[in-house]
Amino acid sequence: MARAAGVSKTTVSDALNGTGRLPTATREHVRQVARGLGYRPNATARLLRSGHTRLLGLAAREYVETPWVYADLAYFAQLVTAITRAALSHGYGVVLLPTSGPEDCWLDMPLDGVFVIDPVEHDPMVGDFLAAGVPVVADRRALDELGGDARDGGRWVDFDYGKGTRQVLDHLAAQGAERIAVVAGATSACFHQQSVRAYRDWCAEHGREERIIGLPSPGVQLTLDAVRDLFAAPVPPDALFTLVEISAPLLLDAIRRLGRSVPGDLLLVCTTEDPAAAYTDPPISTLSFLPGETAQAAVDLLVARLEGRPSEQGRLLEADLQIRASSVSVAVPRPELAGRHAEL
Amino acid sequence: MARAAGVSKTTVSDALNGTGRLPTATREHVRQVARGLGYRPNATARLLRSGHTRLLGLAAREYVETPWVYADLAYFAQLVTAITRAALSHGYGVVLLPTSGPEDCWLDMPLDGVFVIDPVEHDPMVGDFLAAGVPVVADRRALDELGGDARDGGRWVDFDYGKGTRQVLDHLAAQGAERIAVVAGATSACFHQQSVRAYRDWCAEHGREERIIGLPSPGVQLTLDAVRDLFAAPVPPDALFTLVEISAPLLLDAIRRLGRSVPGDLLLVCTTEDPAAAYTDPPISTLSFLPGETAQAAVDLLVARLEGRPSEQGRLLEADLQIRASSVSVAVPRPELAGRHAEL
DNA sequence: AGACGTTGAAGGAACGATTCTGCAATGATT
DNA sequence: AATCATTGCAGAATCGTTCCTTCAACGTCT
Repeated sequence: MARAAGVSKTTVSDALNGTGRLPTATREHVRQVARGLGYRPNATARLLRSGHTRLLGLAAREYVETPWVYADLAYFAQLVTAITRAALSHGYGVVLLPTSGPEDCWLDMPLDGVFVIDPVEHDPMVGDFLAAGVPVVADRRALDELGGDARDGGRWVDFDYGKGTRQVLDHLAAQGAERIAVVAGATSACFHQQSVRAYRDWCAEHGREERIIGLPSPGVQLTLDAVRDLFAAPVPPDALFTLVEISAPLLLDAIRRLGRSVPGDLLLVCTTEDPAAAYTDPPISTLSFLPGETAQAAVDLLVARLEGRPSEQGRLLEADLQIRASSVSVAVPRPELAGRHAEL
Repeated sequence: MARAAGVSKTTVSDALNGTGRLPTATREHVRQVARGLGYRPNATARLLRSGHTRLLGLAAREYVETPWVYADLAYFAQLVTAITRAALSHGYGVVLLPTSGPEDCWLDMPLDGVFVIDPVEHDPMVGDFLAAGVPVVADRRALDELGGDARDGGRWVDFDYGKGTRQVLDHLAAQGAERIAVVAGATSACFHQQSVRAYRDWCAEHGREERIIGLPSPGVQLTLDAVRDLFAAPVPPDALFTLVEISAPLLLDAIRRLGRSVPGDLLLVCTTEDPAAAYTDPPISTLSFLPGETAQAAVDLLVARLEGRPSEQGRLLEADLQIRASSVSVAVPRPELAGRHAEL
């Protein structure tokens, strides 16, 4: 390239990057030749020189053994999308990371920083990256588990999961529910652990019986089976709160097939990011963990850290409970809610 | 690091990589020191040296103006997941690429190869990468649009979309449908264009009236509106084939609310990857474009190209039509189909 | 004892850019 | 006319590896 333009590589670099003291004529000439040759400076070489890659890793850890399950879960899919979008807007690319594989294999990727979504307990990935000096955004627990030694690079984004759960339970209780059942995930993710604990505590406080089913992995059949089991009890629940993602319209339909009407016989709240929940009849109340806002916070925190700008150590977000007709007791009808979308 | 172990950098490199002629003692000593220091060879530097990055780009182009919509569409989410998984199993990482932004910005990423999913017409991305010598997997049309000049790096994975559509239409006709309506996407993606063309041709061949609604963008409300419009006709359709993703259970419910029973009044086939479709009552017939197989083929082709192994230029796949009760005429009952899953 | 193969490890040249330093040529100033 | 700042560009160092070459030390064989 330098030879082709009859100049030194210094001049080529200066011309293309707008640096140095070059007369416009030379600059243009070099650019012309570069265009003609289809020349592009080698990306890897400039990375080495510049010291950073503008690449951010992303790993969803919840079901570590199954590599990359996130597709089945609208929450993960939306989170990945939102993180990608936010990162790109800051000029960073996103690399999808392996969650298993040869020890430390993730450290061989040229990353400036990493997002670890739903880390497992004592997640080695978080520690590895931090030890290697790569800034990480994870949840607060994952950072706290580490010694204070190399935590400087850690930032966290968290929800008060317990609060979200209590909010739902209080709402259902206010609507007259007495036997609130829960379908939860049975993994070490903060979300599941805190939610289940909150449910247990709430039941204890309110003198309610626990009705809980823990699913070790997601899946339509498993979830539907769990729901059926719940209704097989001698005295079935009068409210259901799902903490695992499932197609909300399908769940509604399945409940009907079990002979219960919603919200007449059963109040229903689903944790889901599926927009379809708002369009059923009755529309389904949802608890959302706002993947968009989570992503924005995570990216802001990580990018600020990378670019040396000051920022908080972490951000605590609030889950969003959308109350719709499915969890509003027919004894206390609220027409303005019950009707929304239900006519299609 | 070399100083810390009291050896030269050559020895460090050899010890850590298992190359060179080193006695086990030295090798172990160096490794020990490296472990102690938490030393890891710089990823970027080895990339530069080795000449490849083991990083593959991935861009979903269908709705180019909206960056990274794929989350809403189960197909894209599953495809991205499957590609990531397959790539990782070959030792490649996946980078999510921007679809818009400063011209050529994607060329500044250190990629060995690229997947372009649903390229738009005359997609500049495909041409840019190929011109830069970066192998690409896209669909066949995107490659054919380019001159034969720099197409060596191009590989394709395609479906015979027309065939899938005809298969569905033939099936519906065989079940007695006479007025088959279609909800399709209105973009330049091969999938939509070929499917719509096939529908038109089929209607012409069979002397049927076209009933088609084209949606320029995805979205629950838009899709439901389209369905309602279809039924507002004086003589409503007796079969519906959706080519855009929508929550299948929700659609089924919405149709019922419009006063039609499935499959009694209306036969229904949905193009979707949502597993929930199999669990409704009646279970919904689906046309799947097999994201798992597509991903496997794409990754195989690209990796073979990158590693200099011989391979075909492309792979043609077949869509998978799962016939379930929703599209089986009640006049010709097939109990073994109608019952599947329907009891939950 | 000298020639020779083997082993162990160091030295240095890539990889392909960026960037610091330096040196002619030019023009302005005294 | 001599001095000096400025301009325009080339040379070389650098980033942190890998890999090719070299070379000393050592033991073995003739």
